[in-house]
Amino acid sequence: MPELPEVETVKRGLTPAMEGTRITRLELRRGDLRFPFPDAFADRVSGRTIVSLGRRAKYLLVDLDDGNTLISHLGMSGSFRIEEGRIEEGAASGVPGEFHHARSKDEKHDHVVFHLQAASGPRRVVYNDPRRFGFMDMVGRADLAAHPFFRDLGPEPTGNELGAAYLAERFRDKAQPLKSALLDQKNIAGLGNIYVCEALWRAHLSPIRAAGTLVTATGRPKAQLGLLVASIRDVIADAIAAGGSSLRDHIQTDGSLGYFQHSFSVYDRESQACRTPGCGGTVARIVQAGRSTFYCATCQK
DNA sequence: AGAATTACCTGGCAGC
DNA sequence: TGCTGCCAGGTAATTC
Repeated sequence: MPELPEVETVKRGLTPAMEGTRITRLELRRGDLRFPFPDAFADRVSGRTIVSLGRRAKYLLVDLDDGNTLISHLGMSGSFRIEEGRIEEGAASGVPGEFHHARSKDEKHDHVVFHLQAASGPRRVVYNDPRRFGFMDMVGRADLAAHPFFRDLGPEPTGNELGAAYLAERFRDKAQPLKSALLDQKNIAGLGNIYVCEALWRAHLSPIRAAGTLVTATGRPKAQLGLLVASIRDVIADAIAAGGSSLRDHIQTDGSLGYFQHSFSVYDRESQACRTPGCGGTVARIVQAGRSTFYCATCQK
């Protein structure tokens, strides 16, 4: 499921295929994803040139040459696919310059198609989303930070803004479990169920533990909070690195960019041995706020 | 106000 | 075999 590292990987994979190209047409194959598309979406995007791609939290950002930014969220099943067009040679069926590409099996969930004009010829970037939890919107670049999706987002886990002192301020006196506090995008942007479990495991902290217990009575971060921050940074950096290394293979096979399987230390490892050296515990699965949490009660306190 | 719960959606899989 | 029902998860809306 796309969390921050997966979205970052998608951004990096799409950048060479999209940046600098002209969107000859934005094709919407239905009126909505999770939410309706913005008014006149296709008309406003068609004809524009893509200036650059970016990311904030789990949102993919496509900067257009008219000052607008197209916002795309992959939900949990969204993915992009790159299809290079070919000009059919010497065939009556082929209109010169027209896009020809083998149809994919799963095309009933191809909801949005970016028809691009690249230097090498026609190209399509196809957004596929079986569960339609994803959504798209568009906003002027200057208004991006004030957009409801972004207004309340906390800092990126990869940036300098996230530190023990910052989290101490956010967690102070909070009885909320660490799992919920880390999942809250207002505290840190971009963490999802998987990487919260992984970060807590790395920091040897229990997901059930109250967030406020990592802060001293005077509001200063305890050492464990510093370890948690380091664990979050590390797990995200490692996942991005793993995504980058799998990116090449991923595009080569079928052009898709999206959710790919990493190897996890605790997530989805119920009843299996804890991987903390010398721990000897067993990974448990509990439900918090309606979501699965995986952790080791032996080494996570 | 802030926290917890539910809705949204469909593919995949366990169980009968 | 074919059906039912449940589970996955990010965010918004709703409820507490």
